[in-house]
Amino acid sequence: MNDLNFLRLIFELGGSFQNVNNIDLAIKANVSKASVSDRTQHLSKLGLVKYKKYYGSKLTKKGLNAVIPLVQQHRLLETWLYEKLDIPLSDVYDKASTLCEKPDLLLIDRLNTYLDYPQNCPHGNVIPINTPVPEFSKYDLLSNQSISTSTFKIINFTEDDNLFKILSNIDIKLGDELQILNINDYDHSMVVLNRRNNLKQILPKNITKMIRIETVLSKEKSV
Amino acid sequence: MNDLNFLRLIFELGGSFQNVNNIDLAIKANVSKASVSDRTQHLSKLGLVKYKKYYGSKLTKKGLNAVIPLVQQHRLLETWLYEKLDIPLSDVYDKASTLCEKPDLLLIDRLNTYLDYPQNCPHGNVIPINTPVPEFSKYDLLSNQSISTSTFKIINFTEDDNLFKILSNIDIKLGDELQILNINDYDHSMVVLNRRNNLKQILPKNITKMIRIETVLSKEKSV
DNA sequence: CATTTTTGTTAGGTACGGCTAACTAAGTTA
DNA sequence: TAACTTAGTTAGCCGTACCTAACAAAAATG
Repeated sequence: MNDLNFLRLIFELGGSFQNVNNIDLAIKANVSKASVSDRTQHLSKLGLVKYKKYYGSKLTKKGLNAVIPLVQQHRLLETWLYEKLDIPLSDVYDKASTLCEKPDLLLIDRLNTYLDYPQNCPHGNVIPINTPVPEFSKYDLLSNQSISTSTFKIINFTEDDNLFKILSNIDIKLGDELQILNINDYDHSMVVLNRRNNLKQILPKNITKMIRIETVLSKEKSV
Repeated sequence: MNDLNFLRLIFELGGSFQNVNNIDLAIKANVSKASVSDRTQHLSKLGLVKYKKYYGSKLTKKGLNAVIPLVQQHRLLETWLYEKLDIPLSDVYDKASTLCEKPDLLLIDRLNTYLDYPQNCPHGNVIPINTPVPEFSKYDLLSNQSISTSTFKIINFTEDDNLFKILSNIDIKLGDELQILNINDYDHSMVVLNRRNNLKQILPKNITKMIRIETVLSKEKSV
């Protein structure tokens, strides 16, 4: 994987506004933690990430400027694959990644014209330049919520085809509203009720960490 | 460049039916002749090309089977870039190449549906599987023709964006009919008359080698 | 047909992007 | 706070994909 695509992974883990740790990057890139350590130190020397040993990586202005067009192209390609070519949602991330070795400004421009300047990719993530990139706090993750009568609306997913394969099997979609019925102390898995189909599901922590939500106040409380 | 894409270059130089020499490959791949020599010997060990030292490379059955989907995907992407995204003809080869790291059968299938099973890419080359790949003899190249009153119709171009940039500047297109008025012994450049616009042009040998034609008998003779 | 030019090969080197194994720092918990 | 777990680093290694320079074979030419 080239440096720019590695920066894209950092971006996808929130590296534009927070430190990203090496283990998460290693999982995302599917390489060893040693490789990640080498890489982040290398990118730091190039001034593309701010990096302090043992404390993770965050994109610099320079790194962000370099990677934004690539993220944009990647998400436009996802939108194209999903909307025009009918590729299943669970496949679009990986396929867009192999198509996305480097950014091409003309291609980005024409994709935008063709797709009519979409604001979000099929996973719910914003397409940069078309839309400003929001800063999410870690409290927006489903994994950080607690039991309540409120519901949590799914506003996006971490870009990961594996996650999508699992979610499509258990019928959880972008926009669904979930209520947390129980949290298992032992492994932090959650029992959630999906308001759309009234199904109860157990979601392990590795899944809840990849779902970003916004709180919807319960009707009882808002009245 | 990965092995499969290197096989694609061999294919594009006619490697499915004739030996391809290392210098042509080196120019096409934009690497040194030493690298090409290493590569062809390596591909030979893998059984993907038939290769005899000093005599060039030809694809084996195995190599052909491996590369056909990649060629198909590449030419479908070219068609998409040209027809749907309005990317200039002179850019589609290189852009399709960077999008085409490896073949993806689902993507190929959906592109075919979307583009309605095109038979030719914008350069005039057939899209394999959609259409059988023809075997051209070297006599189909414009560079191998001689002065006559016959005209030669351009039926395809070697896949090369550089060629296309040059040809678009001098207004020579797929389907044009050329008559050879003169051939310069010294450098084998040709003076041709383009029947479509009645312009005379000098074409150097490196250009005439990249234009494949079919003979159109002159009207005088066919009467 | 001897010479020159073109084409191809070999040897040896570099940079990159990975790896494992051993070790160390930081964080967690009894 | 000592012990343990998790995360991160370092050292040293490997394969790939290139490179240049020197040499060798084949082809073209006077």
